[in-house]
Amino acid sequence: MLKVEEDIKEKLEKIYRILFDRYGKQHWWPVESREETIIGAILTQNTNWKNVEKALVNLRKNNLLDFRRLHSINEKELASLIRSSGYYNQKSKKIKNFVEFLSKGYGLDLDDLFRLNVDSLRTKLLKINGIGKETADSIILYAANKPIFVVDTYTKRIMDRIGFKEDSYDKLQELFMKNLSKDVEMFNEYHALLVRLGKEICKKEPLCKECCLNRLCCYYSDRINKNF
DNA sequence: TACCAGGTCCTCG
DNA sequence: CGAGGACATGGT
Repeated sequence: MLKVEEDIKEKLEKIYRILFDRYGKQHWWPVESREETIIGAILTQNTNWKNVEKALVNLRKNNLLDFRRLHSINEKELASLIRSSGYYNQKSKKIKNFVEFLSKGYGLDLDDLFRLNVDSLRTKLLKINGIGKETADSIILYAANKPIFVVDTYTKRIMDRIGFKEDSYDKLQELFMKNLSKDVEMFNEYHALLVRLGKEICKKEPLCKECCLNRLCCYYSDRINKNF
């Protein structure tokens, strides 16, 4: 392997190690079922998880964390139950789209769908209107338990600042997938740790002095050099 | 009050 | 393609 690639691999592993040592296990995606994970993945699009939880409570109360039941409820009624998660009309439609897809191709059976390999599963999910790359990847990693690296705005911002400036979702994802072992648990934890860091430290206005990654971050070095 | 949060789709150039 | 707008609530 080329030396440069070796460096990338080491750096990505180092970042993970430092984050894990600093924050520990994150207990990411605190839900009970694959159904809930999938619905949560849609509901959390550009939305605070707290708002999503309220919606999930509503759905659970109505036994609607179940695709068979979701299939029979009407879109308007579903929208009213997930109101707290924002964009509720769109999200209601998106959930129905997923359920419709699952019904048509797989008789509402997740096991059937998840038998596909990662690539074909991703391709199929992306054809559903309302399921974009991050949502598809979240479903694959957190519901299907298959190894894929989830990229989100935190991931982009953090990696951008550290010095891995990839210009697209797929390239950034490739960076992780090519250089790390395809380990579901680790991908899960890595993503969760990046989100933790993004929320608490690497915000729009970053708190670089408190950041456990600042010694290996380009953005931080630049600021130091400018005598910030 | 204004801004932000675990995106995606559509439209236009 | 890529930028820009629409979608919407709840918390600070």
